[in-house]
Amino acid sequence: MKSSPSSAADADPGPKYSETATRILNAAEGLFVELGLEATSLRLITQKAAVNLAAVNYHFRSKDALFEAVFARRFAPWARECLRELDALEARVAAGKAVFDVEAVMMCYVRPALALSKDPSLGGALFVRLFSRVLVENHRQVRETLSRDWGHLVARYTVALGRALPQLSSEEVAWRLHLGLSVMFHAFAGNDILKLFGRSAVSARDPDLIVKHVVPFVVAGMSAAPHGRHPAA
Amino acid sequence: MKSSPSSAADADPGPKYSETATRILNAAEGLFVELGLEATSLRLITQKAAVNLAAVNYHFRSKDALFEAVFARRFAPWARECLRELDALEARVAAGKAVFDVEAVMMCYVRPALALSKDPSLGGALFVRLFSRVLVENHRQVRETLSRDWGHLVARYTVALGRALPQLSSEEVAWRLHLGLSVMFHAFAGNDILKLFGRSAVSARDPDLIVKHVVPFVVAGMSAAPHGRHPAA
DNA sequence: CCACCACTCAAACAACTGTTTTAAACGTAC
DNA sequence: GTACGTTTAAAACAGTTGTTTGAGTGGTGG
Repeated sequence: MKSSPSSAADADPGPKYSETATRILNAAEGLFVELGLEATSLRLITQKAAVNLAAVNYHFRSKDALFEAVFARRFAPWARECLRELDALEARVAAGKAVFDVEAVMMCYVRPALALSKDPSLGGALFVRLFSRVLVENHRQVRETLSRDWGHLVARYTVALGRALPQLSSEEVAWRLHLGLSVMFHAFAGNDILKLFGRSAVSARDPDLIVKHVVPFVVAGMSAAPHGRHPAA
Repeated sequence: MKSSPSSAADADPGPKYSETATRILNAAEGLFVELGLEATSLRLITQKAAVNLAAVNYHFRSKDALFEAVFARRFAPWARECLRELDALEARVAAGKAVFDVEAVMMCYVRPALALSKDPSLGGALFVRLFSRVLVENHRQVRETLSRDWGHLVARYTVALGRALPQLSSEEVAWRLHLGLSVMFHAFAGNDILKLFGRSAVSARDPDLIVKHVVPFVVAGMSAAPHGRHPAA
């Protein structure tokens, strides 16, 4: 386990940040999530972090680079965790101790996301919402930076899901993964299409509750029969 | 049909806008979707609309009010369409010509969304993406303005879905609706969690293709057995 | 003591923001 | 023609934005 060569579990611990740089990152993280990239000024960040304005341009080059650093700090370890889960599942299957079913594959995504949401430092929960924002307002910088890592992750999930759903075409598998990941992502991010406007009975903030409701939904959706059951009206 | 009193199909055609006001609305719509609210300056809007800068503050009071107008112009007729679909389904059920199944209820949402996506003026497709943005970056103004109408819509869908899924508790129905609407919304908006970073086989821009893949997924997810099939590992 | 280092500080920079103002053009009714 | 309300034009408003500057801090090794 320790010496698996091509695994990503043991790689680069990421850059270490100084005391004030970390304070900037933490403050910026919360504000970026709350207000968005454009709406958060450097002065707001430095004020919340209790550091000097010029510090952000000293430690990070620019505001955009700061945003990238905020994102990368959380994304890298999370992606590693996802890959570790997939490796573990493959190992269990190879050992005959498990099979590739949809729920097993999806739990390789849910568990890291759940861990993020329960991160006691709250940084993880903020990151999920930040990622969700990045998804709809697509900043070129982040997209370029992370296309590699995220593309790799998606490829791994695709083959795993394809093995769990051998009756589906690869195009259909890609669609199912797309839909499933999207609903889980926004669920964990707390983007309540119901709650945002007008109140609803659903209080989607307890991570365990999210999992309990979202996993059956996603597993059933992914396992649905291929389209075209009846010609429709 | 024409004289149904409490239906929303026949209500308020909305404000009429002058020539230049319409040009401003159209230009702003595209830019708000592309860049977001904060990142779009009035000068960019007026330049794209080929009108004077002061025109936007003359026709609309402020930038925020403009945004609200942009949103409301598309939202109101779309919400009316959704209510009309629900009314029509209820009427067919009452006449014994149809039953409340999950697919029928969801099609009451899909058809208006599909119509938006196929709007030849492209404004509809832009609105779906705009709504998706509003959902994650939540602007208080829009939230306050639309909480009434959207809340009403959600309530209608909830009771309809509840009739289609009588075996589920009302809390579970709310969750299923939340998840289903969310995945459909982001699918129509083209928020490709797969495609955004790194390319994917899925080209999620053809509205009919979206429906073909997303409806079976959502119907299956909503119809899933209540959670707790097996104690899990 | 000095030089060097990573770092912080307050101040200033030019550019851009939403909004307002003032002046001019427009078509229409008297 | 002249007066009118409506719409547009360009300029100016005060405030904020990201970024840079240059002096100054405290600590470490020679």
